[in-house]
Amino acid sequence: MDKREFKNKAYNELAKITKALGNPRRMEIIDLLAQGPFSVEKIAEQTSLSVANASQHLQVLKGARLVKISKKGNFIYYQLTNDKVFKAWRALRELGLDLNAEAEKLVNDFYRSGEKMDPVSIEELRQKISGQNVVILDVRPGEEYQHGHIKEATSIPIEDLAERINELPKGAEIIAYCRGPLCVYADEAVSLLREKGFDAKRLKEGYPDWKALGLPAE
Amino acid sequence: MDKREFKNKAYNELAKITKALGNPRRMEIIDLLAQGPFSVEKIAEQTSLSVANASQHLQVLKGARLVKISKKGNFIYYQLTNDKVFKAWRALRELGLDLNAEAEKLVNDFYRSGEKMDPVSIEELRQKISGQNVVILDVRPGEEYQHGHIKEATSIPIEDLAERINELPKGAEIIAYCRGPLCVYADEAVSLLREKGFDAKRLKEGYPDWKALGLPAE
DNA sequence: AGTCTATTCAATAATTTTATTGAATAGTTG
DNA sequence: CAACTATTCAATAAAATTATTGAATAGACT
Repeated sequence: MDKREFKNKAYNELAKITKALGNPRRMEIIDLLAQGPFSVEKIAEQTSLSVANASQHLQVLKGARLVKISKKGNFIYYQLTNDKVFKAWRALRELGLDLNAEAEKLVNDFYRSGEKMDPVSIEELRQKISGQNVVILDVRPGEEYQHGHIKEATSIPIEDLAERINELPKGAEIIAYCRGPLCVYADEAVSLLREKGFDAKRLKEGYPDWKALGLPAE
Repeated sequence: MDKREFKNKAYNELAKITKALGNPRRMEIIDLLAQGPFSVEKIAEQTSLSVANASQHLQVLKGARLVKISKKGNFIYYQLTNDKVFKAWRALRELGLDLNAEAEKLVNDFYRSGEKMDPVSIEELRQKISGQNVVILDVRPGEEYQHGHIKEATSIPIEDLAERINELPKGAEIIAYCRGPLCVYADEAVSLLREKGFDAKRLKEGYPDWKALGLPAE
């Protein structure tokens, strides 16, 4: 094997993995799977894909070894192979938001429709925790909360927030979080909370980012 | 704009960037540009592409804002937009080497057949520097060395190594490095050095990795 | 101005990727 | 065993990507 042949093989391998990531639907699937394992049907539902199409995308991801499966009853659950997959995805996400003014503007426009949302960074949240009285609010679906969440976070899925909103204290500062910077559940929560007179902000990042930093989780 | 529309736009933007990275030739170009700026012709030469083809790939990278240009005389020099590009590339590289560990091992065993190469990690090199007598050998082309190199490294491009090998001390341990883990210059250097009776190993990573860690460079 | 040259563009054909549709599979449940 | 169901497969057509070729451009020199 000569030098060029070796290089071709090496870069082809890397490109195969990157190509598997380089599709909007599959990016969204990775983002979702960072929360924990999901069945094909759930994945299809969450990403607005047909089941067959979701399955095909999952085959591509599996072929690139980015995801692995486990079976339970009649279901097949997909999950990320390891946390390096999330780290690579996060690096691309950061790069994307950094490079692409358009994407960033898009996110901000969405966030700021109405009032200023002032997302709080993970570092800021950590400081808030150690000082003032803060409620950390997880607004993801219940199963995702159960699969792992920020330590001492309260779970009220965004769907139930309207009717359960009086479980939250008016005095405290409420920091809502969800799946990640591209997830809008936390924005919806902040909107609703502020309408009802709460002091609320969203966490800019999501639970997987918190966990990847090795911060306290449950 | 509804939720789904927002998600589509956001993930499309990210996928556009990832797609631009997800091609073997462009991966190699990014790896090369991590060393510093290069003209189109040089890039084509180093990656065994036709000039027109290299140019097209560079247009794709430029369209995704992964690279930027600067003009000097008749030449256009391409370079990475910022070091987040390198970091994302590195995350993908690590992921790739991790997911393909076994296949990669086979490739390496085949290519580096014969003796054990025992690549040294950056951390190990740092420890070696503070203690024993070690020569750090940069075997990349001269221009790349001049554009930035590990502090106190000696430059002998791989092309000149055979005839300049006696400039190196027999007593010291020689650590050769080049562009990165996928670059074979350092392997060739170690092979040659060991043949001539030197105590030589390669650095697993390359100069860009060293620099990205904020370690002493010149 | 005219020449030179590094780079880009445009046209192409071959290949790959994608979403859709409907059928097939495999494993569980009654 | 039969019925059920979550998932995958297979076939298709539309769209995108790729390398090649040769021409065009634009900027720097004489």
